[in-house]
Amino acid sequence: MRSSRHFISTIKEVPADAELVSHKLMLRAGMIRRLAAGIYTWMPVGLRVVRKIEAIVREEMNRAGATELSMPVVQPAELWRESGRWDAYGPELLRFKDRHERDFIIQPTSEEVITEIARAELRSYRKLPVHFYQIQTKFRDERRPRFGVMRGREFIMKDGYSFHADYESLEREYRNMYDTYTRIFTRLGLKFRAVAADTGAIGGTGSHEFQVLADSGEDAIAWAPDSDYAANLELAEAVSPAEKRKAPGEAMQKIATPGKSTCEDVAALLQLPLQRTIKALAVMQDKEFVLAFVRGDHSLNEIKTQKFLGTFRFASETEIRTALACKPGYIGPVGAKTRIVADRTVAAMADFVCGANEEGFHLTGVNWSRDAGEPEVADIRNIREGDPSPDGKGTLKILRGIEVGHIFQLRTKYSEALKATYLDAKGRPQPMEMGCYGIGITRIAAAAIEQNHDERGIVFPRPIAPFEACLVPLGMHKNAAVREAAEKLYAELLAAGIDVLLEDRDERPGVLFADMDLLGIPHRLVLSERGLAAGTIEYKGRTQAAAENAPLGSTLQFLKDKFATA
RNA sequence: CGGGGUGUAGCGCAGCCUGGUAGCGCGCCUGCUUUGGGAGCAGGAUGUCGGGAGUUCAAAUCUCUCCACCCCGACCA
Repeated sequence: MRSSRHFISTIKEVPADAELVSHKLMLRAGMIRRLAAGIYTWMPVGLRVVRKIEAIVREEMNRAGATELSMPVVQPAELWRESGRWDAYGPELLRFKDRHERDFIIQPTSEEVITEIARAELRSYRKLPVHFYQIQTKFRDERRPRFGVMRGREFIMKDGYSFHADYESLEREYRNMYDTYTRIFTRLGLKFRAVAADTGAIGGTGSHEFQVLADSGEDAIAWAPDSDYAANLELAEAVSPAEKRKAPGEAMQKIATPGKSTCEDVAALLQLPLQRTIKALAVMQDKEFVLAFVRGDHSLNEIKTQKFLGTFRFASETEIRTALACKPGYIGPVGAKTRIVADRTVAAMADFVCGANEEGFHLTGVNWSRDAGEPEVADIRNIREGDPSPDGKGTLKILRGIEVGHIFQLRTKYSEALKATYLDAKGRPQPMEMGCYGIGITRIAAAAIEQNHDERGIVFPRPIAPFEACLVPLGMHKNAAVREAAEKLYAELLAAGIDVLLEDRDERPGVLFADMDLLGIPHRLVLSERGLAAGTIEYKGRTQAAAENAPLGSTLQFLKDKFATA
């Protein structure tokens, strides 16, 4: 490809609303242009990246035995009513009517359609298992699209669905996909972790997320360097402290703490470590007021709390005053005639500090049982770096990640709702076991940049770079010898199957270098009059500090050797 | 949806408080020079000041309203 023909459109300044580095760089590199909130045009350079990601995903999915098909983006409402998701999905589901006033949706995923296919086509156990997948445009009307294509409303996803006669078969395919995803993200050249995940709204029994590691990632991952434990923070278990609760050692005392409504303030005032305080979270579960406690330096995990309590919301100030006759900031378990839930760590504490349920006062030397009864105990806090690993091997570290893949064991949720049954060997109808497997294609492009960039621009891994190499001839529009040598080498590289960009724009060298760096092209060759005279060509890897010279005659082999190491 | 903010040239912004000839940088066009890290000089083009209504002799500026977008909060690839 010649840059003069490929529409390279880089810019120095970016719209002020771009937050993430990847968003800024994608705009600057001319990969994407925004059309509306969360909706982007993929410009030629960006589309090349997307296509390369798709190709790798497709190749590995096919290798793993899955079959590609393509389902409609526009789907009739009836199917969605049948599965219950017409009502359950909420405003994220984009709905509209056709000219006959019939309801339609734009697919956010395709469980309904694929299950429709399955129930029509997979009538016998002899046809199972099957794994269908597609690479398709999705639309989710996000409450808040942001970060460019990282969290767009329209995006491209690989979604796969597998159908099985029994659970053993589903488990086998699930492991197959776990391995396939691992291969895909390895081939894409990304640093990632597979982590145990919550099954969330989609339901089912087993689930793993594939997270691309990046400091700006929205998800937190707990992982144990000493073992293979890795889980999304929302799921990671905070184990009970090794030490049992000590016997009370202090008498309970009421201390005036005017104006000190946070654990930090109270600990500072009393000159006690924050770990001696406990923090009260007032929540409403249905109509019931519940007090939840975590240690002063810990934070509440809402997912775990929801699993224990059921759906809840934080109580309003009015509700807190009604239940405890006290303003928030001074509430505690002592004397509270409400349901009380303590985190495992809190339950093992003795002689702690908490609110006195009286404005301007806290209590010290408080002990469960003696002063405040025995609380219900549950794991309701977020783990922190340094906490023991749930598998007992070493301690946990926290990493940040971007979710780019997710695999689920759906079991029979959709097959039962949509009556997708097959006939077993005895001729009896059975619901199919299902798995589903997603990869965010366009999000990978953003995540790769988020993980790999420097002050000059993008640093693409070679498998997904818009071009794997570029050839920059200096002064080719003035110097016939340089031009001829460049054209000859360009043709040679193309013939050898190298995806090379010939930088043939009539621009100053500085402009060309800056653009090639910004676009993140991993390998750069520079052909100049000087080098031509000496019989050399200059090479520089994108992350290399200084350039090096190579003999002009063996450029192809030299480049191939560089590919082999990067 | 709730809370905060912004809409002025293709992009980034100033001007608005205190009403009176619409500006700066980048980019774009022309010419000359320059040519190994986003060039220099000279000249040039480009605006329904987000839309509508109102106040006023006069509105980018004040008021109302609608729209769009962005940022902070309750789970997604």
